[in-house]
Amino acid sequence: MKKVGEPTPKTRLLRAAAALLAESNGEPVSTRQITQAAHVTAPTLYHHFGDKEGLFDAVVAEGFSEYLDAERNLPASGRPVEDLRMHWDNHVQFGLDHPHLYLVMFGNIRPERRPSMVASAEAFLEEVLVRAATAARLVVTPHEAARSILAANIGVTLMLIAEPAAKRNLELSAMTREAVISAVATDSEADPTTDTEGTPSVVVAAIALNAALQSSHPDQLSSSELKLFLEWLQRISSRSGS
Amino acid sequence: MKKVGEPTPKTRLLRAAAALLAESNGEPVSTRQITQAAHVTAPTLYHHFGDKEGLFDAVVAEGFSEYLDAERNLPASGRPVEDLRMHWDNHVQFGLDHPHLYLVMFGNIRPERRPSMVASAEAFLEEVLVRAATAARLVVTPHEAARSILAANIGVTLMLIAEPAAKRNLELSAMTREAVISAVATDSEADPTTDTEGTPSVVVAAIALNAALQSSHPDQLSSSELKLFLEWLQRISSRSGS
DNA sequence: CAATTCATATAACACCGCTATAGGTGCTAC
DNA sequence: GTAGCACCTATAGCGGTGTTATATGAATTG
Repeated sequence: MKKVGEPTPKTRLLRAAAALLAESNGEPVSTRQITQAAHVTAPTLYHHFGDKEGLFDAVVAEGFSEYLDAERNLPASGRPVEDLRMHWDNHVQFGLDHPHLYLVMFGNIRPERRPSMVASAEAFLEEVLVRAATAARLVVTPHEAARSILAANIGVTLMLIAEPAAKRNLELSAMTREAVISAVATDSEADPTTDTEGTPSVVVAAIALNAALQSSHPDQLSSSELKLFLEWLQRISSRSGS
Repeated sequence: MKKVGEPTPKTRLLRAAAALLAESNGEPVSTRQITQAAHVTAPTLYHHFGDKEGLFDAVVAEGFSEYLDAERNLPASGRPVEDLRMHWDNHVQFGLDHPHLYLVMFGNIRPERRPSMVASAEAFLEEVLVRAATAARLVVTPHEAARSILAANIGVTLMLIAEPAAKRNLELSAMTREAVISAVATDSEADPTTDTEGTPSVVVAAIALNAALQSSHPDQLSSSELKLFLEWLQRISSRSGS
Protein backbone atom coordinates (compact mmCIF):
# COMPACT_ATOMS: atom_id res chain seq x y z
CA MET A 1 0.00 0.00 0.00
CA LYS A 2 2.69 2.40 1.00
CA LYS A 3 6.09 2.90 -0.45
CA VAL A 4 8.67 1.24 1.69
CA GLY A 5 11.49 3.60 0.78
CA GLU A 6 10.26 6.00 3.40
CA PRO A 7 11.67 5.87 6.90
CA THR A 8 9.87 4.09 9.66
CA PRO A 9 6.83 5.78 11.20
CA LYS A 10 8.70 6.36 14.41
CA THR A 11 11.35 8.52 12.78
CA ARG A 12 8.69 10.15 10.62
CA LEU A 13 6.90 11.18 13.78
CA LEU A 14 10.09 12.52 15.27
CA ARG A 15 10.90 14.55 12.20
CA ALA A 16 7.38 15.84 11.78
CA ALA A 17 7.26 16.91 15.43
CA ALA A 18 10.62 18.64 15.20
CA ALA A 19 9.68 20.39 11.97
CA LEU A 20 6.30 21.53 13.24
CA LEU A 21 7.82 22.72 16.49
CA ALA A 22 10.40 24.72 14.60
CA GLU A 23 7.88 26.25 12.22
CA SER A 24 4.89 26.89 14.43
CA ASN A 25 5.90 30.09 16.16
CA GLY A 26 5.70 29.08 19.76
CA GLU A 27 2.06 28.07 19.62
CA PRO A 28 1.48 24.56 20.84
CA VAL A 29 1.64 21.80 18.27
CA SER A 30 -1.20 19.27 18.36
CA THR A 31 -0.77 15.55 18.10
CA ARG A 32 -3.20 15.56 15.21
CA GLN A 33 -0.99 17.92 13.24
CA ILE A 34 1.97 15.70 13.89
CA THR A 35 0.32 12.41 13.06
CA GLN A 36 -1.19 13.89 9.93
CA ALA A 37 2.15 15.27 8.81
CA ALA A 38 3.76 11.91 9.48
CA HIS A 39 0.99 10.08 7.58
CA VAL A 40 0.19 8.11 10.67
CA THR A 41 -2.75 7.77 13.02
CA ALA A 42 -2.88 8.58 16.67
CA PRO A 43 -2.29 5.17 18.29
CA THR A 44 1.09 4.69 16.63
CA LEU A 45 2.27 7.86 18.27
CA TYR A 46 1.23 6.57 21.67
CA HIS A 47 2.59 3.14 20.93
CA HIS A 48 6.06 4.51 20.25
CA PHE A 49 6.27 7.41 22.66
CA GLY A 50 3.53 6.69 25.18
CA ASP A 51 2.74 10.32 25.52
CA LYS A 52 2.79 13.63 23.77
CA GLU A 53 5.35 14.75 26.26
CA GLY A 54 7.30 11.60 25.54
CA LEU A 55 7.47 12.57 21.89
CA PHE A 56 8.68 16.05 22.65
CA ASP A 57 11.12 14.67 25.16
CA ALA A 58 12.53 12.55 22.37
CA VAL A 59 12.69 15.54 20.04
CA VAL A 60 14.38 17.60 22.69
CA ALA A 61 16.77 14.79 23.55
CA GLU A 62 17.76 14.52 19.92
CA GLY A 63 18.32 18.23 19.53
CA PHE A 64 20.14 18.32 22.79
CA SER A 65 22.48 15.49 21.95
CA GLU A 66 23.19 17.29 18.71
CA TYR A 67 24.07 20.33 20.80
CA LEU A 68 26.19 18.36 23.22
CA ASP A 69 28.01 16.62 20.38
CA ALA A 70 28.80 19.98 18.88
CA GLU A 71 30.06 21.13 22.24
CA ARG A 72 32.27 18.11 22.72
CA ASN A 73 33.68 18.38 19.24
CA LEU A 74 34.77 21.94 19.76
CA PRO A 75 38.53 22.09 19.69
CA ALA A 76 39.98 22.23 23.17
CA SER A 77 42.55 24.93 22.95
CA GLY A 78 45.28 24.98 25.53
CA ARG A 79 43.70 27.87 27.39
CA PRO A 80 40.76 26.74 29.53
CA VAL A 81 39.37 30.22 29.95
CA GLU A 82 39.29 30.66 26.20
CA ASP A 83 37.43 27.36 25.97
CA LEU A 84 34.92 28.72 28.42
CA ARG A 85 34.22 31.66 26.13
CA MET A 86 33.85 29.37 23.18
CA HIS A 87 31.32 27.15 24.90
CA TRP A 88 29.36 30.16 26.08
CA ASP A 89 29.12 31.47 22.56
CA ASN A 90 28.19 28.05 21.26
CA HIS A 91 25.38 27.81 23.78
CA VAL A 92 23.98 31.17 22.76
CA GLN A 93 24.26 30.30 19.10
CA PHE A 94 22.41 27.06 19.60
CA GLY A 95 19.61 28.92 21.31
CA LEU A 96 19.35 31.40 18.47
CA ASP A 97 19.45 28.64 15.87
CA HIS A 98 16.71 26.58 17.51
CA PRO A 99 14.72 29.09 19.51
CA HIS A 100 11.59 27.03 20.10
CA LEU A 101 13.52 23.92 20.93
CA TYR A 102 15.58 25.98 23.30
CA LEU A 103 12.51 27.39 24.99
CA VAL A 104 11.17 23.90 25.55
CA MET A 105 14.53 22.86 26.93
CA PHE A 106 15.38 25.72 29.24
CA GLY A 107 12.38 28.01 29.42
CA ASN A 108 9.50 25.80 30.49
CA ILE A 109 11.30 24.18 33.36
CA ARG A 110 8.91 22.77 35.88
CA PRO A 111 10.27 22.37 39.37
CA GLU A 112 9.55 18.72 39.95
CA ARG A 113 10.07 17.45 36.44
CA ARG A 114 13.36 19.05 35.63
CA PRO A 115 14.71 18.14 32.23
CA SER A 116 17.71 15.91 32.52
CA MET A 117 19.57 17.76 29.82
CA VAL A 118 19.96 20.83 31.94
CA ALA A 119 21.84 18.66 34.38
CA SER A 120 23.84 17.27 31.50
CA ALA A 121 24.76 20.73 30.29
CA GLU A 122 25.75 21.64 33.78
CA ALA A 123 27.88 18.53 34.10
CA PHE A 124 29.59 19.21 30.81
CA LEU A 125 30.34 22.78 31.74
CA GLU A 126 31.72 21.50 34.98
CA GLU A 127 34.12 19.28 33.04
CA VAL A 128 35.49 22.26 31.21
CA LEU A 129 35.82 24.09 34.47
CA VAL A 130 37.63 21.23 36.12
CA ARG A 131 40.22 21.58 33.40
CA ALA A 132 40.41 25.26 34.23
CA ALA A 133 40.75 24.41 37.87
CA THR A 134 43.69 22.08 37.31
CA ALA A 135 45.27 24.92 35.38
CA ALA A 136 44.94 26.91 38.58
CA ARG A 137 42.81 29.51 36.86
CA LEU A 138 39.73 28.90 38.95
CA VAL A 139 38.76 30.95 41.95
CA VAL A 140 35.75 28.97 43.17
CA THR A 141 34.76 25.34 42.97
CA PRO A 142 33.98 24.06 39.46
CA HIS A 143 30.49 23.12 40.55
CA GLU A 144 29.58 26.59 41.72
CA ALA A 145 31.28 28.15 38.74
CA ALA A 146 29.39 25.94 36.32
CA ARG A 147 26.06 26.78 37.86
CA SER A 148 26.72 30.46 37.85
CA ILE A 149 27.95 30.54 34.29
CA LEU A 150 25.15 28.35 33.02
CA ALA A 151 22.52 30.45 34.77
CA ALA A 152 23.82 33.62 33.20
CA ASN A 153 24.22 31.89 29.87
CA ILE A 154 20.62 30.74 29.86
CA GLY A 155 19.37 34.13 30.97
CA VAL A 156 21.21 35.91 28.21
CA THR A 157 20.08 33.43 25.59
CA LEU A 158 16.44 33.68 26.67
CA MET A 159 16.61 37.43 26.52
CA LEU A 160 18.17 37.38 23.08
CA ILE A 161 15.56 34.94 21.83
CA ALA A 162 12.79 37.06 23.26
CA GLU A 163 13.59 40.07 21.16
CA PRO A 164 13.20 40.44 17.40
CA ALA A 165 16.08 39.02 15.45
CA ALA A 166 16.82 42.36 13.86
CA LYS A 167 17.47 44.15 17.11
CA ARG A 168 19.54 41.41 18.66
CA ASN A 169 22.69 42.80 20.15
CA LEU A 170 25.29 40.15 20.79
CA GLU A 171 27.22 42.68 22.80
CA LEU A 172 24.93 41.73 25.66
CA SER A 173 26.19 38.20 25.45
CA ALA A 174 29.87 39.13 25.25
CA MET A 175 29.58 41.58 28.08
CA THR A 176 27.81 39.22 30.45
CA ARG A 177 30.10 36.40 29.46
CA GLU A 178 33.18 38.39 30.39
CA ALA A 179 31.58 39.48 33.63
CA VAL A 180 30.76 35.98 34.79
CA ILE A 181 33.95 34.38 33.58
CA SER A 182 36.23 36.98 35.06
CA ALA A 183 34.52 36.56 38.40
CA VAL A 184 35.17 32.86 38.35
CA ALA A 185 38.53 32.46 36.74
CA THR A 186 41.59 34.62 36.63
CA ASP A 187 42.46 35.30 33.04
CA SER A 188 46.11 35.79 33.89
CA GLU A 189 47.25 34.96 30.38
CA ALA A 190 47.31 38.51 29.17
CA ASP A 191 47.86 41.91 30.68
CA PRO A 192 44.46 43.40 31.44
CA THR A 193 45.26 46.76 29.93
CA THR A 194 46.13 45.30 26.55
CA ASP A 195 43.72 43.73 24.18
CA THR A 196 41.48 41.16 25.73
CA GLU A 197 38.65 40.73 23.34
CA GLY A 198 36.02 41.88 25.81
CA THR A 199 36.17 45.56 26.66
CA PRO A 200 39.61 47.08 26.68
CA SER A 201 40.27 49.38 29.53
CA VAL A 202 40.69 52.32 27.18
CA VAL A 203 37.03 52.08 26.39
CA VAL A 204 36.21 51.61 30.05
CA ALA A 205 38.19 54.65 31.07
CA ALA A 206 36.72 56.69 28.25
CA ILE A 207 33.19 55.80 29.28
CA ALA A 208 33.94 56.63 32.88
CA LEU A 209 35.33 59.99 31.93
CA ASN A 210 32.38 60.59 29.68
CA ALA A 211 29.97 59.92 32.51
CA ALA A 212 31.98 62.07 34.86
CA LEU A 213 31.91 64.97 32.47
CA GLN A 214 28.13 64.84 32.29
CA SER A 215 27.76 66.31 35.74
CA SER A 216 30.88 68.37 36.04
CA HIS A 217 32.25 70.45 33.21
CA PRO A 218 35.90 71.29 33.61
CA ASP A 219 36.94 74.87 33.31
CA GLN A 220 40.27 74.02 31.77
CA LEU A 221 38.76 73.75 28.33
CA SER A 222 36.78 76.29 26.39
CA SER A 223 33.30 75.31 25.31
CA SER A 224 34.40 74.74 21.74
CA GLU A 225 37.32 72.66 22.86
CA LEU A 226 35.04 70.68 25.15
CA LYS A 227 32.65 70.04 22.32
CA LEU A 228 35.33 68.49 20.16
CA PHE A 229 36.80 66.67 23.11
CA LEU A 230 33.49 65.05 23.90
CA GLU A 231 33.05 64.08 20.30
CA TRP A 232 36.37 62.27 20.29
CA LEU A 233 35.60 60.70 23.60
CA GLN A 234 32.38 59.41 22.15
CA ARG A 235 34.29 57.92 19.23
CA ILE A 236 36.68 56.12 21.53
CA SER A 237 33.91 54.89 23.77
CA SER A 238 31.89 53.31 20.98
CA ARG A 239 34.53 50.98 19.67
CA SER A 240 31.98 48.20 19.58
CA GLY A 241 29.88 49.94 16.96
CA SER A 242 31.82 48.64 13.96
CA MET B 1 -29.50 34.99 44.71
CA LYS B 2 -25.95 35.60 45.77
CA LYS B 3 -24.56 37.56 48.62
CA VAL B 4 -23.54 40.96 47.44
CA GLY B 5 -20.85 41.42 50.04
CA GLU B 6 -18.53 39.49 47.76
CA PRO B 7 -16.34 41.34 45.32
CA THR B 8 -17.29 41.75 41.71
CA PRO B 9 -17.00 38.74 39.42
CA LYS B 10 -14.10 40.33 37.62
CA THR B 11 -11.93 40.45 40.71
CA ARG B 12 -13.20 37.03 41.75
CA LEU B 13 -11.95 35.69 38.44
CA LEU B 14 -8.62 37.37 38.92
CA ARG B 15 -8.17 35.98 42.41
CA ALA B 16 -9.29 32.51 41.46
CA ALA B 17 -6.92 32.45 38.53
CA ALA B 18 -4.04 33.68 40.65
CA ALA B 19 -4.78 31.18 43.40
CA LEU B 20 -5.13 28.24 41.04
CA LEU B 21 -2.00 29.23 39.20
CA ALA B 22 -0.09 29.37 42.46
CA GLU B 23 -1.41 26.04 43.70
CA SER B 24 -1.49 23.90 40.58
CA ASN B 25 2.11 22.88 40.28
CA GLY B 26 2.96 24.16 36.86
CA GLU B 27 0.29 22.15 35.12
CA PRO B 28 -1.98 24.28 32.98
CA VAL B 29 -5.05 25.72 34.65
CA SER B 30 -8.29 25.35 32.70
CA THR B 31 -10.83 28.07 32.25
CA ARG B 32 -13.47 25.77 33.68
CA GLN B 33 -11.53 25.40 36.90
CA ILE B 34 -11.24 29.13 37.13
CA THR B 35 -14.83 29.99 36.34
CA GLN B 36 -16.04 27.29 38.71
CA ALA B 37 -13.82 28.53 41.50
CA ALA B 38 -15.04 32.07 40.89
CA HIS B 39 -18.71 30.93 40.84
CA VAL B 40 -19.09 32.29 37.36
CA THR B 41 -19.75 30.89 33.93
CA ALA B 42 -17.52 30.99 30.91
CA PRO B 43 -18.90 33.99 29.00
CA THR B 44 -18.25 36.40 31.86
CA LEU B 45 -14.60 35.46 31.70
CA TYR B 46 -14.49 36.27 28.01
CA HIS B 47 -16.59 39.36 28.51
CA HIS B 48 -14.08 40.83 30.93
CA PHE B 49 -10.81 39.51 29.62
CA GLY B 50 -11.56 38.50 26.06
CA ASP B 51 -9.24 35.59 26.26
CA LYS B 52 -7.68 33.07 28.58
CA GLU B 53 -4.37 34.63 27.86
CA GLY B 54 -5.91 38.01 28.60
CA LEU B 55 -6.87 36.78 32.04
CA PHE B 56 -3.41 35.49 32.75
CA ASP B 57 -1.94 38.68 31.40
CA ALA B 58 -4.03 40.54 33.94
CA VAL B 59 -2.94 38.21 36.71
CA VAL B 60 0.65 38.62 35.70
CA ALA B 61 0.29 42.38 35.43
CA GLU B 62 -1.12 42.54 38.93
CA GLY B 63 1.62 40.40 40.38
CA PHE B 64 4.14 42.36 38.47
CA SER B 65 2.92 45.73 39.60
CA GLU B 66 3.06 44.39 43.13
CA TYR B 67 6.66 43.46 42.44
CA LEU B 68 7.46 46.82 40.89
CA ASP B 69 5.83 48.66 43.76
CA ALA B 70 7.94 46.72 46.18
CA GLU B 71 10.97 47.61 44.13
CA ARG B 72 10.15 51.28 44.06
CA ASN B 73 9.47 51.36 47.76
CA LEU B 74 12.84 49.95 48.60
CA PRO B 75 14.85 52.59 50.37
CA ALA B 76 17.29 54.27 48.07
CA SER B 77 20.47 54.31 50.04
CA GLY B 78 23.09 56.79 49.09
CA ARG B 79 25.22 54.15 47.43
CA PRO B 80 23.86 53.22 44.01
CA VAL B 81 25.85 50.01 43.78
CA GLU B 82 24.40 48.87 47.06
CA ASP B 83 20.95 49.63 45.67
CA LEU B 84 21.78 47.47 42.73
CA ARG B 85 22.48 44.53 45.01
CA MET B 86 19.27 45.12 46.88
CA HIS B 87 17.18 45.11 43.75
CA TRP B 88 18.87 41.98 42.49
CA ASP B 89 18.06 40.17 45.71
CA ASN B 90 14.52 41.46 45.66
CA HIS B 91 14.06 40.14 42.14
CA VAL B 92 15.29 36.70 43.13
CA GLN B 93 13.12 36.68 46.22
CA PHE B 94 10.04 37.58 44.22
CA GLY B 95 10.74 34.70 41.87
CA LEU B 96 11.08 32.25 44.75
CA ASP B 97 7.95 33.58 46.43
CA HIS B 98 5.79 33.31 43.31
CA PRO B 99 7.51 30.64 41.23
CA HIS B 100 4.66 29.85 38.83
CA LEU B 101 3.81 33.47 38.31
CA TYR B 102 7.46 34.12 37.66
CA LEU B 103 7.67 31.32 35.14
CA VAL B 104 4.73 32.74 33.25
CA MET B 105 6.36 36.16 33.36
CA PHE B 106 9.92 35.38 32.39
CA GLY B 107 10.08 31.74 31.36
CA ASN B 108 7.47 31.33 28.68
CA ILE B 109 8.49 34.33 26.67
CA ARG B 110 7.42 34.05 23.09
CA PRO B 111 9.44 36.06 20.61
CA GLU B 112 6.67 38.01 18.93
CA ARG B 113 4.43 38.53 21.93
CA ARG B 114 6.94 39.69 24.48
CA PRO B 115 5.43 40.55 27.83
CA SER B 116 5.54 44.24 28.44
CA MET B 117 6.60 43.81 32.04
CA VAL B 118 9.97 42.52 31.04
CA ALA B 119 10.49 45.82 29.34
CA SER B 120 9.20 47.57 32.45
CA ALA B 121 11.61 45.71 34.65
CA GLU B 122 14.38 46.61 32.30
CA ALA B 123 13.37 50.25 32.33
CA PHE B 124 13.24 50.33 36.10
CA LEU B 125 16.63 48.72 36.43
CA GLU B 126 17.90 51.27 33.99
CA GLU B 127 16.65 54.03 36.25
CA VAL B 128 18.66 52.67 39.13
CA LEU B 129 21.65 52.41 36.88
CA VAL B 130 21.31 55.94 35.65
CA ARG B 131 21.64 57.01 39.24
CA ALA B 132 24.76 54.89 39.45
CA ALA B 133 26.02 56.44 36.26
CA THR B 134 25.63 60.00 37.48
CA ALA B 135 27.59 58.93 40.51
CA ALA B 136 30.32 57.94 38.09
CA ARG B 137 30.19 54.36 39.18
CA LEU B 138 29.20 53.02 35.81
CA VAL B 139 31.55 51.65 33.27
CA VAL B 140 29.12 51.01 30.42
CA THR B 141 25.92 52.69 29.32
CA PRO B 142 22.99 52.20 31.71
CA HIS B 143 20.99 50.53 28.99
CA GLU B 144 23.54 47.85 28.31
CA ALA B 145 24.19 47.40 32.00
CA ALA B 146 20.50 46.98 32.73
CA ARG B 147 20.07 44.34 30.06
CA SER B 148 23.08 42.40 31.19
CA ILE B 149 22.14 42.47 34.84
CA LEU B 150 18.52 41.60 34.17
CA ALA B 151 19.48 38.70 31.93
CA ALA B 152 21.74 37.22 34.56
CA ASN B 153 19.18 37.92 37.24
CA ILE B 154 16.48 36.06 35.36
CA GLY B 155 18.78 33.19 34.57
CA VAL B 156 19.75 32.75 38.18
CA THR B 157 16.18 32.98 39.39
CA LEU B 158 14.95 30.44 36.86
CA MET B 159 17.68 28.05 37.88
CA LEU B 160 16.89 28.47 41.56
CA ILE B 161 13.21 27.90 40.91
CA ALA B 162 13.95 24.80 38.89
CA GLU B 163 15.58 22.95 41.73
CA PRO B 164 13.96 21.60 44.86
CA ALA B 165 13.51 24.20 47.55
CA ALA B 166 15.59 22.23 50.00
CA LYS B 167 18.71 22.21 47.89
CA ARG B 168 18.49 25.84 46.87
CA ASN B 169 21.80 27.55 47.31
CA LEU B 170 21.52 31.29 47.40
CA GLU B 171 25.26 31.46 47.06
CA LEU B 172 24.70 31.05 43.36
CA SER B 173 22.71 34.24 43.35
CA ALA B 174 25.18 36.25 45.40
CA MET B 175 28.11 35.05 43.36
CA THR B 176 26.58 35.83 40.00
CA ARG B 177 25.29 39.12 41.29
CA GLU B 178 28.72 40.25 42.33
CA ALA B 179 30.17 39.09 39.05
CA VAL B 180 27.76 41.04 36.91
CA ILE B 181 27.71 44.13 39.06
CA SER B 182 31.44 44.39 39.41
CA ALA B 183 31.78 44.11 35.67
CA VAL B 184 29.42 47.00 35.19
CA ALA B 185 30.14 49.39 38.04
CA THR B 186 33.08 50.22 40.20
CA ASP B 187 32.30 49.69 43.84
CA SER B 188 34.61 52.22 45.46
CA GLU B 189 33.35 52.42 49.01
CA ALA B 190 35.45 55.22 50.43
CA ASP B 191 35.10 57.32 47.36
CA PRO B 192 37.96 59.75 47.91
CA THR B 193 37.74 61.11 44.41
CA THR B 194 34.38 62.78 44.54
CA ASP B 195 33.65 66.07 46.16
CA THR B 196 31.03 66.14 48.83
CA GLU B 197 28.51 67.81 46.59
CA GLY B 198 28.75 64.94 44.14
CA THR B 199 31.00 66.25 41.43
CA PRO B 200 32.43 62.99 40.24
CA SER B 201 35.98 62.08 39.62
CA VAL B 202 36.66 63.85 36.41
CA VAL B 203 40.28 64.13 37.31
CA VAL B 204 40.72 60.50 38.26
CA ALA B 205 38.84 59.31 35.22
CA ALA B 206 40.98 61.48 33.02
CA ILE B 207 44.10 60.11 34.63
CA ALA B 208 42.89 56.58 34.11
CA LEU B 209 42.13 57.20 30.48
CA ASN B 210 45.48 58.85 30.08
CA ALA B 211 47.22 55.83 31.48
CA ALA B 212 45.23 53.46 29.37
CA LEU B 213 46.07 55.37 26.25
CA GLN B 214 49.76 54.95 26.94
CA SER B 215 49.61 51.24 26.27
CA SER B 216 46.90 51.11 23.64
CA HIS B 217 46.35 53.77 21.05
CA PRO B 218 42.85 53.84 19.64
CA ASP B 219 42.44 53.81 15.91
CA GLN B 220 39.37 56.02 15.98
CA LEU B 221 41.48 59.12 16.13
CA SER B 222 44.17 60.27 13.77
CA SER B 223 47.59 60.91 15.19
CA SER B 224 47.12 64.65 15.10
CA GLU B 225 43.75 64.37 16.75
CA LEU B 226 45.21 62.11 19.38
CA LYS B 227 47.99 64.59 20.09
CA LEU B 228 45.55 67.37 20.82
CA PHE B 229 43.26 65.00 22.70
CA LEU B 230 46.10 63.96 25.01
CA GLU B 231 47.03 67.55 25.60
CA TRP B 232 43.52 68.41 26.70
CA LEU B 233 43.41 65.29 28.79
CA GLN B 234 46.60 66.44 30.47
CA ARG B 235 45.05 69.79 31.17
CA ILE B 236 41.95 68.22 32.74
CA SER B 237 44.07 65.89 34.81
CA SER B 238 45.94 68.73 36.43
CA ARG B 239 43.03 70.62 37.81
CA SER B 240 44.94 71.84 40.85
CA GLY B 241 45.83 75.16 39.26
CA SER B 242 42.37 76.59 39.44
C1' DC C 1 -42.68 53.59 31.81
C1' DA C 2 -39.97 52.39 27.56
C1' DA C 3 -35.46 51.85 25.69
C1' DT C 4 -30.91 50.99 25.73
C1' DT C 5 -26.76 49.13 27.59
C1' DC C 6 -24.24 46.31 30.33
C1' DA C 7 -23.35 41.74 32.68
C1' DT C 8 -24.24 37.05 33.18
C1' DA C 9 -26.13 32.42 31.83
C1' DT C 10 -27.50 28.34 28.53
C1' DA C 11 -26.01 25.43 25.28
C1' DA C 12 -23.17 24.16 21.85
C1' DC C 13 -19.00 23.89 18.49
C1' DA C 14 -14.56 22.44 17.14
C1' DC C 15 -10.60 20.87 18.76
C1' DC C 16 -7.52 18.62 22.05
C1' DG C 17 -4.85 14.46 24.29
C1' DC C 18 -5.66 9.94 24.70
C1' DT C 19 -7.32 4.87 24.40
C1' DA C 20 -10.37 0.35 24.06
C1' DT C 21 -10.69 -2.50 20.56
C1' DA C 22 -9.69 -4.70 16.51
C1' DG C 23 -7.19 -5.77 12.25
C1' DG C 24 -3.41 -6.36 9.63
C1' DT C 25 1.68 -7.65 9.08
C1' DG C 26 5.85 -10.61 9.25
C1' DC C 27 7.90 -14.23 11.77
C1' DT C 28 8.87 -18.93 13.71
C1' DA C 29 7.17 -23.85 14.56
C1' DC C 30 5.13 -27.68 13.32
C1' DG D 1 0.71 -24.58 4.46
C1' DT D 2 -0.96 -23.00 8.46
C1' DA D 3 -1.33 -22.12 13.18
C1' DG D 4 0.32 -19.35 16.61
C1' DC D 5 2.45 -15.19 18.00
C1' DA D 6 4.46 -10.98 18.78
C1' DC D 7 4.49 -6.49 16.77
C1' DC D 8 2.66 -2.43 14.67
C1' DT D 9 -1.15 0.28 12.90
C1' DA D 10 -6.15 1.92 12.09
C1' DT D 11 -11.21 2.77 13.43
C1' DA D 12 -13.95 5.10 16.35
C1' DG D 13 -14.86 7.32 20.33
C1' DC D 14 -14.45 9.39 25.29
C1' DG D 15 -13.87 13.14 28.30
C1' DG D 16 -11.93 17.59 28.56
C1' DT D 17 -10.46 22.19 26.61
C1' DG D 18 -10.90 27.12 24.81
C1' DT D 19 -14.32 29.66 22.81
C1' DT D 20 -18.75 31.72 21.15
C1' DA D 21 -23.71 32.54 19.19
C1' DT D 22 -27.64 33.39 21.40
C1' DA D 23 -30.59 34.66 25.05
C1' DT D 24 -31.85 36.52 29.61
C1' DG D 25 -31.59 39.43 33.42
C1' DA D 26 -30.27 43.92 35.76
C1' DA D 27 -29.31 48.56 35.76
C1' DT D 28 -29.28 53.10 33.78
C1' DT D 29 -31.27 56.56 31.10
C1' DG D 30 -34.85 59.10 28.20
